[in-house]
Amino acid sequence: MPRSSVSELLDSLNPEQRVAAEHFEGPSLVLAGAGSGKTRVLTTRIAHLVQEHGVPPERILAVTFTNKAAGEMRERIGGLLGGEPRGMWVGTFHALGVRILRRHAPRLGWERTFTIFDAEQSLRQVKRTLESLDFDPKRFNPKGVRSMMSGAKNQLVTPGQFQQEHGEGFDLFARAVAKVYPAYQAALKDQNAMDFDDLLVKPVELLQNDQTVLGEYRRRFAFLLVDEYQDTNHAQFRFLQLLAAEHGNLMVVGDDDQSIYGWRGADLRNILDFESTWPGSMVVRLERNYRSTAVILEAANQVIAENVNRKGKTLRTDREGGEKIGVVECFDENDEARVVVDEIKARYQNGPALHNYRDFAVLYRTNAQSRALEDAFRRSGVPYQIVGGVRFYERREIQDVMGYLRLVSNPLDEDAFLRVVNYPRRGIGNTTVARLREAAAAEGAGLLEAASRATTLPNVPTGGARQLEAFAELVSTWSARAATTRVGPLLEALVDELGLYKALEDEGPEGEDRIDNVKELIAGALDFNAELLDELDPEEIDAFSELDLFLQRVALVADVDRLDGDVDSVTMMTLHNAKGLEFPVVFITGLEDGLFPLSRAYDEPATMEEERRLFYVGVTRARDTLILCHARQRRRAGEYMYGRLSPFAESIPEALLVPRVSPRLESNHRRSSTPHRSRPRFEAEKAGSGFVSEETFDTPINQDAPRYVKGERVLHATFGSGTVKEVTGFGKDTKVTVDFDDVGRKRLLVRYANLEKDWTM
DNA sequence: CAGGTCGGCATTTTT
DNA sequence: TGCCGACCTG
Repeated sequence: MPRSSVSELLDSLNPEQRVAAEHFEGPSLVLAGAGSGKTRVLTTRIAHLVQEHGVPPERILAVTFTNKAAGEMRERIGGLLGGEPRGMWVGTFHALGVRILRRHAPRLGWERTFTIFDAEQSLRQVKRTLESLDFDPKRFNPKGVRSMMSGAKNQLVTPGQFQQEHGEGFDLFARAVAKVYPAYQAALKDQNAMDFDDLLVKPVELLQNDQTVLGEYRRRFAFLLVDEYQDTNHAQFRFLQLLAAEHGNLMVVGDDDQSIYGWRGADLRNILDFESTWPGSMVVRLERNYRSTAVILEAANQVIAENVNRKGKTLRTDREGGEKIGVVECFDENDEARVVVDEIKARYQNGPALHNYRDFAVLYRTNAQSRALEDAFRRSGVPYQIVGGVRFYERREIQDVMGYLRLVSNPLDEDAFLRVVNYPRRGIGNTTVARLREAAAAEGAGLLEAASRATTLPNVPTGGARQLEAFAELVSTWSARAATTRVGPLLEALVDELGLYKALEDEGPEGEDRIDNVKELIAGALDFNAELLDELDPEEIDAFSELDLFLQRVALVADVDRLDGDVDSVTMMTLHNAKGLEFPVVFITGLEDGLFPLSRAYDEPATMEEERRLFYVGVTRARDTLILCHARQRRRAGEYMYGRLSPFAESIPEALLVPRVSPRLESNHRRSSTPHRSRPRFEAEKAGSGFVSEETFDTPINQDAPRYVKGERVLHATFGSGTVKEVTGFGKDTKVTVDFDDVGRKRLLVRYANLEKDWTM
């Protein structure tokens, strides 16, 4: 029976898909356009390898972009084969990295139970390291330091190499990072911790330096498959190269037009150069789209055709025609939100046979845009879920509870120690902690260990010292319990003993929500079933406490992983999070020049192309209906921004569009076209030109207003003509650096400078 | 030591 | 606008 389902599936594939799915040995590149059925190809190929070629599942390694995708792939293959593909490794690069490291960490100098620092924890570590090296965090922005280190890691640049390259250079910031990077790594190691980047870098280091381990994995994984290959970075490239070098059985699936993670180190060259890296590659192009209407596809093709740096392909579909793409001009972000909600309500009422709420997605460029939308949805009663934004696991109360779990699991985790040592309040203040840190540092001891004998340490205040010892005692008691207790009950009892609910209650009204969140976390822990971690081999599970496994799982879940497809609700998320998903009806909001594309993208053609790919990803999420919204004014960071329609929308042929204005603007329009009756003054000012029409669609609000982008020519009343060199700040604090032709470089506050666009060249 | 207030600053996107 | 960190006060 399963056998026939694989061959049935093969029969249902189109010729190109079939070639890819039946591919056996050797490197292959599948260029899979949006909606071209690449997941089917991947799962079918794996099932085919197992069934037709007798490849044991444990000889296969498949890499997906999200945990959710990994789970789905596992399930689908299981369905095809009529049973769990036992022993097959499927997961994200990060999850696979952890899995390797959990076995071999000691070879790199870590313990197997190492802690994973998330972005925030690693940022705090950067701050502590900056502090310990006496760097001024104002001059050396911790986030900047962190991102430069991260960039280096993605390129597999070690602290030593970085130091060599930048330690004496002219770039003072890089010089600082050259000092911080090694110290940061040392601090992580002292705490038996790794950050996200280490989960990619360390496995590569291991494979590169340890021939035995390398040989073991090379023998084990005879077939490698990688999804979303366009978003891999250099470290990931190297990881694959190491594993596949001997047999070359590497199939990568991707779409250069959907590469949207350049800022995270993703290197488009990985996919563009695949054929030269792996000579003799088989290349298959999947250009038939099974998702969208011809209207949507035509729009998508036109949009992406403006990019230069691409392999080039054109999607085709059998679905002719289709609903035209709506372009709705709105007054502001609240008006936009209302338009979206009303549109969904109206379409839902034509259903539910036609539409469920889960058929709708609302996409945006930045998380901040979800606020106005969320307000409107909440008021309207239309069910929704938001992916991303303030992440569940990043909430303060969750971090606090997790801090305890992390410390209980790994007594060396200083970040966790510092977080919870005085939470809930137990009279251990800043001075006490500072003294403890000094004493511990002097002896090279860990904080928790030092705390356990705090009364014997010099300079630690007596009262605080006693509290510290009690705290250390508490943690060690729970560590002992963790070895034998399941996470759920453990966490429940811990929260109870700490009296956290009481502490949260005392915080006032917000405490209620926080209590609910903690309860949700506990529910998740009670639900957590280590046996269900089908990706783990049984012996691996035995080596760790359930708490360890729980923490690992939590560290690696993405926001999309939490997306609940069973609930009938509208989904809101950033365009980045929408990758790989599809919906019958898609709204893309905030389509204003400066917001999408972000104004900074104008500085770099490559960035602008990535921004355009992001729009392309958004457009191709839609099956039947696509609606684009833009607002004349929008509050951003407390300031009003005015934007004209995004050039991205303008690159869609007009024949495919239906321009509309929101009901609110519509009524203004009617009023303002009545003679002798002017519109309210504030609106005339804010809208700039005071010009309203159905055709505002391709008319900028004010053509004379300069756009502050690098290279723009501007005119100043006294300084004359000049060229914009740099733009900093935003809103009313926007500053520009202008090289004036006659008087040289000036830094001006846009608010006062009264610059005009210089039309003369 | 804890809690409050004030000023400065930042919003791109995430495993 | 909203968060974080520095500083001040009880």
